[in-house]
Amino acid sequence: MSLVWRVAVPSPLRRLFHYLPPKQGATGNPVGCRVRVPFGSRQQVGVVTATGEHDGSVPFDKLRPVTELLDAEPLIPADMVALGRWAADYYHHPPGEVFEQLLPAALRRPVPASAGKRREWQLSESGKRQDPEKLRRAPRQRAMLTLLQQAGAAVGADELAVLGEGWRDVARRLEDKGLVVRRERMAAPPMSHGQGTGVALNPDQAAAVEEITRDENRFRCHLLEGVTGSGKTEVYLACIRRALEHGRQVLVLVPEIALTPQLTRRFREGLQARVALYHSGMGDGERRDTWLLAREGKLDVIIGTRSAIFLPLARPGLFILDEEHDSAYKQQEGWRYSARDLAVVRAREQAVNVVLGSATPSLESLRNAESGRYHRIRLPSRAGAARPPRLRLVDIRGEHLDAGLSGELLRAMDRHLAAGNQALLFLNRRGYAPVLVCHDCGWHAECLRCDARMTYHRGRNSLDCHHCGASRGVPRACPECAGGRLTLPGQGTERLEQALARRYPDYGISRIDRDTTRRAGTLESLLETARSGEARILVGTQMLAKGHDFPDLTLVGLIDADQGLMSADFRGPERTAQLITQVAGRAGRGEQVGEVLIQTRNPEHELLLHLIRDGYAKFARAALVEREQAALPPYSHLALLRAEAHRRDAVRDFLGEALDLGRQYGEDSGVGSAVLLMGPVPAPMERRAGRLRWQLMLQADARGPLHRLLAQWAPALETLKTARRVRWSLDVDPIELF
DNA sequence: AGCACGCCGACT
DNA sequence: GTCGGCGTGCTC
Repeated sequence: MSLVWRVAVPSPLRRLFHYLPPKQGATGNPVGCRVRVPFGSRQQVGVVTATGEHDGSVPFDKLRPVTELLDAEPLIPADMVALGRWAADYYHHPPGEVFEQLLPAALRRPVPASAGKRREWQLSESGKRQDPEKLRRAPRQRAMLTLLQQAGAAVGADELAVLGEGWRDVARRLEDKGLVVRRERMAAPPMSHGQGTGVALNPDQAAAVEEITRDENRFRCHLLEGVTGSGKTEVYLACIRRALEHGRQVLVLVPEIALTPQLTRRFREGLQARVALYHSGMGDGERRDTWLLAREGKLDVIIGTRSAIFLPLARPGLFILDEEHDSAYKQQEGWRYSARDLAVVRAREQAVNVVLGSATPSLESLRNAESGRYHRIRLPSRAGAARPPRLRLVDIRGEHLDAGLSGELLRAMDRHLAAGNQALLFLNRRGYAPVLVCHDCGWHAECLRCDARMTYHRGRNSLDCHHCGASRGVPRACPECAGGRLTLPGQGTERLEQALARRYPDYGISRIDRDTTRRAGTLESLLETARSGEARILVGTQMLAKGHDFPDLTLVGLIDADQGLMSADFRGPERTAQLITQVAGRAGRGEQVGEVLIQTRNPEHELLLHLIRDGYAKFARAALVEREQAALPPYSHLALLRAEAHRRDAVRDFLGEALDLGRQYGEDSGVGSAVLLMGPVPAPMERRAGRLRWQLMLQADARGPLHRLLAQWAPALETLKTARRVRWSLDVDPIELF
């Protein structure tokens, strides 16, 4: 009877590896500890997930002893080990890779788990008095100064990282000017500040808080459905304060930290607690320290992105997921987990409440609310005096457009701008024009490595592929027919901005998209120009759709609603409805009623009519009926096997064998008819970055048969020879069909 | 994924 | 005669 440790070793293999305890004998329970183990010809750092008797599943003489126990105490607490094991099982993903994700990168190496020294930055006396407008020529320095003045205390690298790459250089400039001083502290909880009490809640908000906090020691999932401006954040804050009063920690997940600087600020200002951030823009050291502090219970509130769902908590009390419908919660490479689904599983495991908040909940969550699995809470009206915006379709069929702008939209802009308000124009396509076309022969500029057209960018004067990042110069003449008449039909935000600048030379314009915000911290400063009223016209992509408040914004124009109406993906309508509703929600936050104009060539389109007449909730109900009739999620369950390679036959050979295997397992286990295998088919864009991508879809009415099949199938795929010639991955509950 | 082992072409 | 190409097998 020999004791073995079952270790998750980083490798693409879907199994645990068994080791004998280390020679120097270990005392205590090693589960959750990191170990150094021999793995083939090298040493790897793994995590002990269980201990047990040697069960003969591997011959005894193959077992080797653990080289070194790296942690005297379990680094990953038992509840998180349980979550990791569950997740590896559910996603049919290699446990070694899953447990790697449970650790911050700095602790994946054989180093002691201890925190380092941290730098922080604060204003000097002159910095506190400095008017940020003095730095208007240096927008990044101005943004940092503004951030520090609003923080009113020393700020760590985790928060300054929000300003984007290169923020350290900006800090150095401010130090040189004597406005900022840098100092060092031992990694310790950040200072508490802010007010512990919030504003008075309206009855809906108060009822929501009451519901959510009624039973603090029991798992319940609350779907908080609140229209834009209904005051979800106040509800979050009130619930967090309750949890803090009971000495509990709160984890808040947001889709993207950089897009929600306002939310972070409101949490800081509204709580008397040790608040920290956790996101991918932070350095490895910061992440490690925050991870360790959360684990030791030395932080009270952590606001983080997707990966923050893996933060261990000493005394978990509440999980909050803002904008739960956002696809950023789904990891789109490697281990394709859903942070939202894991949050719910984790909350159940740890017997705490979880709140999923959104103005436009996902159909999955709405279905769970209807079936009673989730508890639905509505905030039906906007807080304070604000009233919902008026939505209207603008039929642009046969109309002459100036850079995509209809006469009606332009007249509305004139009106709103003359009244001293702001206008937002939404176009989900960056660049100047989406394609370069030869007027004579019809040739168009295509990416050499993708099945896609290249976008013309005027600022860079280049043709760029938005799928692989390739960039090249603009030809003088058509490469096909040598004709010189190359045209640029269609519009992107760059052209839209240019057209608006011509028409409205006296108003400031801010364009907000990935191109204008690529350079560090410019999002913050661009948003600042919008909030301060310096910019009266805002142009942008979906970056503008997320939770930013502009009090003087009364007009929203959607330049091309048709873009979203023709998607191959069954989730297309849902995503479009969410996007339109979110963008529309930007209009009319203060006393003023907002106006939303939606340009379309399909004014009879059912989705649009639904949204205009009845709003998102009714749209969602109708969409659920359609999903049920078509047996699509959430009324069925999907898994996707993706494969890509440079050679098409490699991909098809692999997926062909995979299909045979899948059929065989389906029949063997008697679930053949319960799980439908479809494909292989090429991805909607077959070639991307020089790789050919195909997929095989699995659909089942119930999770049970699907997962039984996957449990046999996934390990078998690993052993296929054809698998070596492709890159493949399994996506359980896919949301993007490539 | 790495890494080692193994069997066939162009080099000192 | 060897260095090295990547096919194949293995990792407790």
